[in-house]
Amino acid sequence: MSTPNTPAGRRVGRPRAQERPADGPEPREELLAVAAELFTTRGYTATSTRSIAERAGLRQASLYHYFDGKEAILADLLEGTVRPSLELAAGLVSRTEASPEARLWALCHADATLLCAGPHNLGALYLLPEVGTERFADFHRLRAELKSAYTGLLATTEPGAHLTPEELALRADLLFGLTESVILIRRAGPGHDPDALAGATADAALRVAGVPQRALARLRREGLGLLAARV
Amino acid sequence: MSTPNTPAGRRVGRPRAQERPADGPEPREELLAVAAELFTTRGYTATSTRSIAERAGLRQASLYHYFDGKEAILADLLEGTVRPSLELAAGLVSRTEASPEARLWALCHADATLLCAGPHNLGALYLLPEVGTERFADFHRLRAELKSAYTGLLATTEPGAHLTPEELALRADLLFGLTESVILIRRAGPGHDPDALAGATADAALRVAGVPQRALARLRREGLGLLAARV
DNA sequence: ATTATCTATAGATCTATAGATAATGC
DNA sequence: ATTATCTATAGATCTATAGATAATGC
Repeated sequence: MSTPNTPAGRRVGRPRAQERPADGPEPREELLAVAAELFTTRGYTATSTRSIAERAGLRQASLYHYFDGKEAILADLLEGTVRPSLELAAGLVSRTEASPEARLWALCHADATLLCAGPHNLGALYLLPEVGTERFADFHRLRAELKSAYTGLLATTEPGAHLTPEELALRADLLFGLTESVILIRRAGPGHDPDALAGATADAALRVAGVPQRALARLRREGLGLLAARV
Repeated sequence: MSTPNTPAGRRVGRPRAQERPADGPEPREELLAVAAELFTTRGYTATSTRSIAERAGLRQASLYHYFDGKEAILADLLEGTVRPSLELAAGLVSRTEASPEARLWALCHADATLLCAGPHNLGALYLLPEVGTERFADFHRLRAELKSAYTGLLATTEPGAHLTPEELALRADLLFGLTESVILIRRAGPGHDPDALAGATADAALRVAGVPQRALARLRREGLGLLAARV
């Protein structure tokens, strides 16, 4: 119970060349935050390990203590743009008291919010050619799972039930693409209210899914309820 | 009328270090094609002027005879992803014999086709941070004009006429985003039939615009007619 | 004379590793 | 002993410019 004699910031290891306030974030988190900013504002390849490290208060070589290199940082950031939505999707599967349409609305809304509300437009990194590499297999697996969740929900909606498997797959691609298009909208012009944009995107997703206009207001309310009730 | 003594490939200027078949494309076009491939498959910053030049059969320094540098090449490629759609949009304005809905369908279809049918996914370059620069003002102006065309058509559709200006702007962003999301779909998995994807995208756009399901088949036919009748 | 190309190069990077060092922990 | 950091560096780039050169055109 005694307050230890050790001040909060006292740390093992050689001190930094440039001391920093000891109450800051963990170095690993700070490196990720800095990289997120630089990757999205200057570009991935244009960002050097040196610039990341030094903005986080470390020397270039010290970055390798936390990450295998730039690609490992990118992989980490990418996974963060998918994992929360995937967890939500897993939770929604069992919420059978709600209609599939409302659950789809909720998933689109949460996914769009994740993509358009963070401090940086990390979704823009999806398009990097590097991301095609085997190195990012984990990210691709997560993203494929998320798309499955979209497909699964869509298949159980009333309009989705009448589609052939090919139509269903194409329609799911469109839904998923529409949701992710907040990335493009955000890049083209910032200053959208994230909540309004996410709501409009989720509405649009149901329209694309084939839900008739007259059902939208009710489904939106139901969907918002699902999100509010989330742990 | 006499066939000149000069063979087709005989050109002014110092010969290349590595001779090439004389019947190939113009060097400028070849540089653009090579850059398109490298930018989309390896990344913009990761592509050096040397790699572009040498794949086009030139030495690195000779590229500067045709372009001011890498950015000038990028600007050229980007404008090519917008200009044809913009020209189509200009033509559609006067086609008042067709409904605004059908014209919107045609515009979305053509735009999606441009983005998903070329040999490289050039739309992916929209997200490069460099593109935010003043250097690309022309591209942004063209793109803004294209978005105006979407907004203008949407405003004159039956459902669009009932929207407030804010709703209209947001809906247009979604339509534009949905169309461009073929970029994301294409990156996530190639192998979509461009025509099927463009058709599904244009259908989805009308759904997002608020067109009721029962009108879609007719509008699609009308829209296809507009595209077929194009000069 | 004009043109399209070339060679050469200055100056500025960048990544990943080897190995040293200066703290705390026990 | 363990840890987090540091310094130093090899080897490999990359861009833009200066200035030469080898064709054709007149």
